[in-house]
Amino acid sequence: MLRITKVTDYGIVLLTRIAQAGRDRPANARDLSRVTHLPLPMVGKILKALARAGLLVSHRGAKGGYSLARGPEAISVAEVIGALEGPIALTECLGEAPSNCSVESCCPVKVSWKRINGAIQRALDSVMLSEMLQPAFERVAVASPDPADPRTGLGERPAEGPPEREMEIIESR
Amino acid sequence: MLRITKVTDYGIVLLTRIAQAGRDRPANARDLSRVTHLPLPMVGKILKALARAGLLVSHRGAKGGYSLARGPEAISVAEVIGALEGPIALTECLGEAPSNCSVESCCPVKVSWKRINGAIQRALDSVMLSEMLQPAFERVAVASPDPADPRTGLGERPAEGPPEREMEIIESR
DNA sequence: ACCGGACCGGACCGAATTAGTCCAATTTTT
DNA sequence: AAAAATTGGACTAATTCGGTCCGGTCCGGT
Repeated sequence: MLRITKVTDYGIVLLTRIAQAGRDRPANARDLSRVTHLPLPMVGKILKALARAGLLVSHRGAKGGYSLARGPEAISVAEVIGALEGPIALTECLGEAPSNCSVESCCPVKVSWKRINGAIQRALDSVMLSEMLQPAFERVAVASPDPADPRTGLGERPAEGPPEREMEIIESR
Repeated sequence: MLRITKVTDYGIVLLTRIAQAGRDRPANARDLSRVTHLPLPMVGKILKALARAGLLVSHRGAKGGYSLARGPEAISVAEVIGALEGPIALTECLGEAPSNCSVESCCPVKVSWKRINGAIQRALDSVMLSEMLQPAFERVAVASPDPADPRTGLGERPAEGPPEREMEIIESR
């Protein structure tokens, strides 16, 4: 398991569609529902949540719709998850709620979870929406900036766009 | 959100306790329940599952109990998660079940999720139970590079310290 | 000024998952 | 033989998830 909710999954799909549509043309819920084959009420619900979280801006009235609040390279997957299902917290005691874990006071593993959680948070934070658009070529996995590391994929990437950031899971020190 | 289940959380705690007890002395469910303050039936259920998955070996009868099937440095957090809540699959379509996602055939983001999922999998795979025991440890996790994953060589991160093949996810403070 | 398209903010419900419990059977030690 | 301990499965309650619906508000076009 360890899965994200369907709402979040749908949310990413919707955001990629909106990004493809372009910044100037807001996309409305009905069209998005048609193109993604997702039920309209669901689409509306998700878009509302994303707008409330500040990832989308809404344009009301006729010819209205939603458009990205920022460029797709400035929206991380972690933000989307955070907007649609709350902050990333692998265990209950890592959340912000009071956490009534009976073991917490003497819990031997909380600190470890905290670090793992931070690592995943950073990983998800470094994957941008723009990287979800072009499925074939983005490098998502992690690697250290080792110059001796043989790189294999340079040739297959489309020439457009600046080289994106690697998904860095961590920082070393 | 993005959380693991409580069962998994408890499972890790129990495993660390068993590991601390040592290999030769099996720990029984009652004692574990007492020391962890977790309800006994829950403890039994979790230990059963872990034994079925091959992470624990059970010794029946009086003076019985459970002990680790392998050393704590050979059991990864990912394995525990896999044993208690199934394989790590961020989205439904990444699991092994048939996945009735209506969008799958034309889903633009599945391949991206797949890579993110792989990265998290590797990260969790590299955190060993032995590392959960001690509050301070040097390296918490690394994600090894995926050879099938195309990447560019431009890590924009200022690589201080000796560049390693593996990336350090976290480290001790 | 009106009307229709589109978003807004909820409440709401059924279904699936999760959390937790219990009991009878089996096995091993004493 | 008896006691101690695990095994396996069924079972229930609570929470969350997925999905829907409605009245209201705002905006653009006629």
